Amino acid sequence: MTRTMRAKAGSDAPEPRIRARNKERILNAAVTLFADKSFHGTHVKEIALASGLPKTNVYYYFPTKESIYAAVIERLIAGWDRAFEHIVTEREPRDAIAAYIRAKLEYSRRHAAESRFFANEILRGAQFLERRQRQHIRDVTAQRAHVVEEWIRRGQMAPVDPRHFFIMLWSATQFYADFGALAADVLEKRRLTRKDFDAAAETMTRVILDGCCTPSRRSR
Amino acid sequence: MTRTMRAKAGSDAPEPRIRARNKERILNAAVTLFADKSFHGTHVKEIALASGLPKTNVYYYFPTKESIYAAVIERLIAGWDRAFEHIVTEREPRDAIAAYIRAKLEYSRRHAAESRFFANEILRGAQFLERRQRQHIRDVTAQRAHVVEEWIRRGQMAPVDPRHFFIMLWSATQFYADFGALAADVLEKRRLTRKDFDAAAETMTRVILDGCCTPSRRSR
DNA sequence: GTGGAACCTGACACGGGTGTCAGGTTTTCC
DNA sequence: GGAAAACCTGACACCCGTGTCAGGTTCCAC
Repeated sequence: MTRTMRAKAGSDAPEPRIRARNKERILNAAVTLFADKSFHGTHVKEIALASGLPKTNVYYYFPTKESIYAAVIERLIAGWDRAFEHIVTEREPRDAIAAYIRAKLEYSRRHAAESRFFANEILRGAQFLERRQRQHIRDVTAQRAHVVEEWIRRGQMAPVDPRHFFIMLWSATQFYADFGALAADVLEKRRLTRKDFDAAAETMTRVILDGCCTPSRRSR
Repeated sequence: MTRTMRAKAGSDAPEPRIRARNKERILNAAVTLFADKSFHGTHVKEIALASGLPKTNVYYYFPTKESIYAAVIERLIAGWDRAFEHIVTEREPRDAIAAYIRAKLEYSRRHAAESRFFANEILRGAQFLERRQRQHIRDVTAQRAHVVEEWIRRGQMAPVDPRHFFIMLWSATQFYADFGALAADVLEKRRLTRKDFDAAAETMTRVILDGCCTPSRRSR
């Protein structure tokens, strides 16, 4: 108990090295396992094995399996914001959105486990996401939605619902990491390569940008 | 053992009524539970409870929990084809794709549990999908990809990779059913209504169709 | 209405997963 | 270099989920 308080209260004192290193190891192992086999399909013994620590040692740092899961989520939420950095009024929508697509795809390619973990949590109805975490997601999205609205107001973009538009971007970019098994099947590949991700970016950019960023046309 | 053979061998004799009814109940209960809580998170006892049958009775029809899971998959795969029915060379791409989006969204709205179950299976790397089932998905997709290629050849559609294009359509339409929790959060709603699905269809159709179905433009 | 197949069920064996505990070892800081 | 805190660990208790079994009931065809 005392150690937990110490670690959490540490507004000035940094987290002890060993502690930080081991928690890091555990979390890294856990995110992959949870992504592959879900919460109930993953056993603490496996997490321990994958992080090179005895099971009891894992319990020294985390009181329950659930607390490991929660810690993984906490770490991921922090990354949510970064994806949106490109969406700013100063940029042209075409450039900004293209950059967003590339960045998002690249991120989910390189952090496939994290991506799948998160997707799975949402799929389950976001049961573990805390109220404040959901609020955070809402806030960040709303903020960027205003940017899109501004673009539309200025006539730089076709009038689409910004939230649905974001959802569309998110789903398309997530897909290749989350549903890699299916995507590979459909593309008749054994595994997805960097080239496949590039082709995906190309298709997406073409379809989405040419679809909503040419204000002069109103073909419907 | 004999009963299983009887039921499977029945090329002429139909499956006995009680058997058919009970298996149906079990499968219906199972798909929702598996979707909500994953394979390992779902207990046979719960499936039994949800289908109004004692647990032992469930085991009378299915030898293992895994066999229930496999049966659910088998039932779902059959539905894969139907979504693609709209994609035929005879139609104009614009109409066909719009119809596909509407049909797919409507289906995932009404069968959210099935949809989430399937998404989760893919997320896990499609570990339970049999070889022939994966082959089936590949075949059906390849067939419809040819339709798109034909449209492109005729100049009715912008030159995009048909498989990536399908993936984009699939991910966008799936999203609202699979990630309903997040979508509702982002849209600041408690639950997604029919109207939200309509708005989603509107946004998607607008972005995708105006993006790739106007052959005269080549703005890049 | 009777025999056999199909159907149903409570009780229970068994394995394995979570989390504990008591007692060790290492690190850290004076 | 010595004490206290942090760190580590094997053994084990306990629960609960899967799947079995033996014996009962209902259905159906003749």
